[in-house]
Amino acid sequence: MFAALSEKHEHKKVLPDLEGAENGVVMRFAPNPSGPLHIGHARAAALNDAYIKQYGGRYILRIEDTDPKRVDPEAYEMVVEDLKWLSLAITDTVTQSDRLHLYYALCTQLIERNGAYVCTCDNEQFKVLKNKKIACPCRDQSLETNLVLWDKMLTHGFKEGEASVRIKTDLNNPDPAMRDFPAFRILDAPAHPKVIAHVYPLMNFSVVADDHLLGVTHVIRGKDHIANTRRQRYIYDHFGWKVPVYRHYGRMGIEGVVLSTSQMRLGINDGTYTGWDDIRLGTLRALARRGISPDAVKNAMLAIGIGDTDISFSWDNLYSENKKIVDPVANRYFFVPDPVTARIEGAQPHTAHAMLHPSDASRGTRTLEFTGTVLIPKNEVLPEVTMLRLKDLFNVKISWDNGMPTFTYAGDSLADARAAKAHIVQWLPAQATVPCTILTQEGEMSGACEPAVRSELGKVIQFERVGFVKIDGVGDDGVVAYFTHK
RNA sequence: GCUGCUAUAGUGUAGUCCGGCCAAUCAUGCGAGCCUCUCACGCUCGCGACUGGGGUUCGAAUCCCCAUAGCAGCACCA
Repeated sequence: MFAALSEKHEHKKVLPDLEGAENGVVMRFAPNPSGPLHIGHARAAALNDAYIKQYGGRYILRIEDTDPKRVDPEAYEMVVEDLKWLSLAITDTVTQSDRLHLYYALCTQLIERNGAYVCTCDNEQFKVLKNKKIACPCRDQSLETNLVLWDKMLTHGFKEGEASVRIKTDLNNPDPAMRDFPAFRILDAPAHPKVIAHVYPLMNFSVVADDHLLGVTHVIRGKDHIANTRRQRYIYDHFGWKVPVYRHYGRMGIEGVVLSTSQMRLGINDGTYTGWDDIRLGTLRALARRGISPDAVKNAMLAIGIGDTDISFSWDNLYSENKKIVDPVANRYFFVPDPVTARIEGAQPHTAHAMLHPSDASRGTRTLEFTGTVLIPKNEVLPEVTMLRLKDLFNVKISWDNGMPTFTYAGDSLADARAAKAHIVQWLPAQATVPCTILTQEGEMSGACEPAVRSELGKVIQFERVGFVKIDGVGDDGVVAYFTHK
């Protein structure tokens, strides 16, 4: 029965074919190590992953840490952890700061091929010339001069801002962004956490160098890189290298969570957020903490696909994917929000057996001992309510006197409760409860839950009539849970 | 401003290349009902879209033009 059900869930999302991928692909995911990965990264990571699984090949994780200003030493580890959580088919990992010597050597070659020059112009001055489509004086230097200056750059003969390497492009290109863009620059500070360096490549150079060196065949990235792709083509042409196949997907707007690394870091430092996995953040670790499964994230991203249109990310769709994964496995428990104590008159002690999962009897039941007094949700005890069904136990009649309710045993018959249209509510024996707080993105919900919930630490369970929740902490003072979704 | 990309229901997506089989797919969401000792899951039914205007054509979501809107880039960031 379960097999039949889950088959219906196999909406195998078919991504469009990649041109020239028949014999396998080499693709890469190339994050900047400035913080942990967030949902935005997950799209590129999942798309690449899906194509590699479809065509076979290698999946390279390339850490792009060529800007020491934007490197968080802790991020190297976090990125790897996050990708591991997503369980991607990564086959190789390279770090660009380990490869500076390769870029330097290629730069020398590029100068020798007359594809680049060392520019010692003032930056502002260059910009003025560039906008007027005029070559700067450095552009026509001899090969020898360029090589001498390049060597001077590498041997600390220049300070930050005094020299850079520029790629020769077409100064008449109508797009000013294409004209003689920089490939290397000098940075005196800050120091790079992984390597001692003075000359750093800009991404357009290091990306081309690595894509070529690593044999990357297909590149899937956001459309914010379209201009870079055009720039990078100049470098491929200078070297005579084969250009990979590119796909650029549209921008994905994500509402409801904080995504900017700098903003997150600020908030963590000033105590606004508890850490990188604070559930108000859009990091993968925050999603994990909330009980979102990595497969749900991947499925949601594949469903979005690689369209060029700008889209807005839908939490509903993610939650729906997650529910498909979580609903069959999550055990059910009672959580009583904002509980009131009710003494039930005229009831004998009862033992209730409630199923751990409604469609899987083999998991067994939880046992709740009724001895006279229960906790029930306050919002179910309203003046117009005269009968409630305590789920898996019995019916209770409520009589009101001066606004004070009295609860009386009203039989075991479920049919009676149905006939009376009584709400079937979750409840707890007053003598066996654990305080429980559910943290949601909006705030917290406090109440009590079954003691057995303690054994579900780290798991996603469903609190009946409340929603799915991940048990985050279990201590003497109770249970802390994170709200996943309805 | 310059350069370029895009435009299908609330959201995502299929169809657009090679015009007819599209009174437009699937999912999600929402509504109603069934099932059910959860307001979950499952099932049934329903709601809801081709940005606008011209043109080409026997015929246009699909091709062309214009308009509008959104986005990206124009960094010694990635």
